[in-house]
Amino acid sequence: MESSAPRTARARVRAEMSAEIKEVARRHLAEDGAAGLSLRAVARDLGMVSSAVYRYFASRDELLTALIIDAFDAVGAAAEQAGRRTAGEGTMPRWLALSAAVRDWARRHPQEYALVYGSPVPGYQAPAATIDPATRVTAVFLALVTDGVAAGEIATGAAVRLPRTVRADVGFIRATGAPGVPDAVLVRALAVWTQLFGAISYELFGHLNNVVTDLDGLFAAQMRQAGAFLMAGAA
Amino acid sequence: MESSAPRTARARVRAEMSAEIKEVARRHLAEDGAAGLSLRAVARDLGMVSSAVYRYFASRDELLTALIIDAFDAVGAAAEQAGRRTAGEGTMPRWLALSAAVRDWARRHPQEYALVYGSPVPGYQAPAATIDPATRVTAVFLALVTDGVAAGEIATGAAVRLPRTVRADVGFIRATGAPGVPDAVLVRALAVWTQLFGAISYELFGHLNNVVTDLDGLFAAQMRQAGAFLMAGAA
DNA sequence: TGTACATCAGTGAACGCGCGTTCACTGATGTAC
DNA sequence: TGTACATCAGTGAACGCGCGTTCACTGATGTAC
Repeated sequence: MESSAPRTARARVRAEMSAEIKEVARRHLAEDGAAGLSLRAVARDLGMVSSAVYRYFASRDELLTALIIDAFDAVGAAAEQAGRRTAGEGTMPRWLALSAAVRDWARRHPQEYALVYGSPVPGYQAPAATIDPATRVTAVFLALVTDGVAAGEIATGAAVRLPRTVRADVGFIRATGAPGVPDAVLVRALAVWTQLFGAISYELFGHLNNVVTDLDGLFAAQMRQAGAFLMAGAA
Repeated sequence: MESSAPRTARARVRAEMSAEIKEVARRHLAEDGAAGLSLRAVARDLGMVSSAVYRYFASRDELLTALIIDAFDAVGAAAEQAGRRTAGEGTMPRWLALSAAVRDWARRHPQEYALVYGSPVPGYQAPAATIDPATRVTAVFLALVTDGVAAGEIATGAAVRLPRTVRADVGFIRATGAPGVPDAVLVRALAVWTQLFGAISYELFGHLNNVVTDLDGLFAAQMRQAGAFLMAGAA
């Protein structure tokens, strides 16, 4: 994070230009995907010469990184907003709001979703700076689960039999953002979470074409079911 | 599908050459991804001139299509083999074998998995010829569900409340490969199915790095849970 | 408030590269009689 | 079994293209005194 309020006029213009480059790059992403993202094409669209872009991003990969961070931040913000909107409510409405927010964002920005949750860009190594923004969405989910357990809304259910290694992994997740949530609930939570992204990817990447017509309805039904499963270990 | 046994020697050599091109292309895929797949690079690796490849594939996209079909066929074959191996058994062992087979294949061929279940290749429109091979995996799953219901192993559970449009979609799925399976079970089945691909993608695309260490153990636990949910509407 | 210097944004040309695809061709392999 | 012709695989050169990145430069904007 840089200081949010640029002092000088030059710095302000610079920030605006940076944003504009990313904006155009996002449009290109939407048409040609990450692998087809080209600094030259972006520069062309902005009416500048390609080398000028290097004043703002040191390389193509750095621009890509900026887009990835922005994408994670955007889903994260959407999730957090849904979280705030349903702050006082129960586990189910909170979960439905969160899952819908993630899906809506994904549908509105399919290539950005693909960028962060689809196949990795070949030859690109995500730097450490992308980790923090990536955890924002997950944090909203874990908070919801934690609250649900604390409020007694989420039933623990029968204890699950897990290998020691898996118990350790689950313990790590509990330690990072889900205090007091028992193993059984966390395993269900993980299932529900991967189901969410599985459902979105399945829909967005075209595997439901010619099979399902009411995508909204099916998604809603799936998420209601998933919420019930999360809460009670049953649907 | 072409005739499986090439008559003439020329046809045999041609088929071998075709296979060799795809083999090399698959290797390139594994390194550079679909967007980086280049006819020239493949030709170079085979010691031939780039234009010679056009004797076998009319364009880069046609080669990509062949790879996609092969990939779908490969997961399909792996799934069918798991299905045959567990043919007489119950729903749970069949499901565990199927899900493990799909995951194993995906881990052994990550770029091919990405090619068919990851982000779509920008600018590439999958032709109709890819649809049939794509349904093979799903067919194995639906057979398992159908058998489980017929054998009384899968409980229907409480009837679900679904919009008419979703009921129609579910009815279409039932008609194509799951005769006699009630709505409630089919909706659970869809959830379990998307969870499978969500879990594989999450793992393969790196979202569990630095979070989960025992990927095998977690996957197995998740799939046991998913199987129980499929069978009883609970875990 | 005015001047001298430093910083920075953007230019334009160039580097070396790889790509998909076409085309006229050579020579080997198959087919028909 | 042998010859004449058709088919086909692979060659090599060329087309036009776009890419990332570097570099010496011009001119405008900021900063220090």
